[in-house]
This record gives sequence, C-alpha cells and structure tokens, in this order.
Amino acid sequence: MFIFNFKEFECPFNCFTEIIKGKWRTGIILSLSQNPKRFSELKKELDGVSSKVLTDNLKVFEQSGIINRTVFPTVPPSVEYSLTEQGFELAKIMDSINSWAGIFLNQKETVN
Amino acid sequence: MFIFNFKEFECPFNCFTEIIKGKWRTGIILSLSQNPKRFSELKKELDGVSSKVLTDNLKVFEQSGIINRTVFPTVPPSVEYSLTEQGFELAKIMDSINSWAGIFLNQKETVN
DNA sequence: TGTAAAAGTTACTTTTATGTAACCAGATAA
DNA sequence: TTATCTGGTTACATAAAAGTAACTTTTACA
Repeated sequence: MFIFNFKEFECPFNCFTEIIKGKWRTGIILSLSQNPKRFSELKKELDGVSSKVLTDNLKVFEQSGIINRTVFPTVPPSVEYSLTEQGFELAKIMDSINSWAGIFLNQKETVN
Repeated sequence: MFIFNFKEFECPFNCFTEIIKGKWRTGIILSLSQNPKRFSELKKELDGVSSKVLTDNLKVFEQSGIINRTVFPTVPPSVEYSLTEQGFELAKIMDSINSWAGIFLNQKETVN
C-alpha cells in the first residue's frame, strides 16, 4: 500500500498535489468539510467510487493527518471519518481555489 | 488530442484540478510565473520531461487560456510561452497553497 | 439455520498517463 | 550538400491509477 512520506518533498507544493491527486480525493475532503461521515455515506455521496479506491484514499488521508478515523463499537461496528485541524485548513484553501475557478469559468463564458 | 471543454465542469473546483493535474503541469506554471520561457528552456528546467508530454501540456494550457504562445520569426523560429492574466492569478493561488503545505510539513516535522 | 449489515480485502482487469525513440520541416552555415 | 538548430509529431511501450467482482469478519435477528 501507498505510504505517505513527508520527508520526500523537496518542494511543499508537491506535498499538496500529492494529497489531492487522484479522481476522488478532493471530493472526499469537500464532503467531509460539511460534516463527518461514515464509510457507506461517503461511498453513496461520491457516486461511482469503489470500496477499494475509497478505502485506499481514506488510508492515505488518515496516515497523512488530514482525516481522523473513529471506530464506534456498535454491532456491526461503524466507522466515522472527519477532518483534522489541518484537514480543515486544506478545505479552506480548496474554497479559495473554488472561487478562482468560478471567476475563471465565468470569464470564459462571457468572452467566448 | 485532449481538448479542454469549459462547459463540462458542473463544479468549478474540477476545472482547477483538471488544469493542474499531471506530473508536470504545476512545474510549468511555477516556472513561467518567474518569467516567459522558450520550449527548450522549459524542457531543460523541467528536468526529465519528454518533448511529447511538454507539448501536450503546453497545448492544453494555451487552449484553456492559462498561457500565451508567441512565435518569433527568427531563424529557426523561436516560440515563447508566458502566463496570461488568468495564469498569473492561478500562480498566486499556487503560492497560497505553497504556504499551507509549508506549514503542514513543518508541523509534521516538529510533532513526529 | 441462514441471512443481513458495515466496512472493508483480494486478485485481477481495464483505462489513463507518461516515457522512448525515431522522425519531420524550414533555414542557414560550413 | 550535408550537418545543425528549434519546435515539434508519430507510433509504440510501460507504468500508474482506477474499476470489478467475489469474498471476509462479527454479531444479531427471523
């Protein structure tokens, strides 16, 4: 399995791209920035993601300190995923990106 | 060849990830945010990129309005790549990401 | 007895991204 | 006239990411 090694980044920016790369990563963070969610809720919300890929991505996030994984001893046990402090900071950055992209797309529309 | 279709993004954020995805894209933008560069200069600076991939990426950026491509009628003709207004805005966003990632990595170091 | 539910795992296949190496055009300088 | 330069293109090979389908575990409820 992929292990996120913080030492390997000469450039901080590469750390960011490593974190958000992949088809589902940003969706996961955006979704968890609303409120914590369980595995099955995330899976439903990220329409089309497979268990395998969702699991892989959540592991990377957990290992890198972007999300918390909490197991509740219900029957069957349920698992809740939530953003850490640093995860919320990341979500804020993503919001500002979102604003830029909104303006960018808007200009495309009005110009063309 | 890949054509960047702005209409296809339900969510602006996807537009951003589409723009910066790939191994070399962010490097290209970061490099051009310093100063305009020619094809061969970029190729040298982005150590290891192939002509094919660099060409592909530059085309996507040009078509999406992130960079300008200017041909100078020298012999042999030289081609200069520079950021557009919107490209510079994107580079600013990337700077703020860089700051976040710097802090993030720093916390990792001091905690572990 | 056996079925269901949550949260995965496993082996395998398909898709997408990236890399490699050879090639091309126009113009010039040797 | 032949090699050289820039800025590529093309066909093909390989690597990385994502998808598929079947399976697993524990406990409870019918």
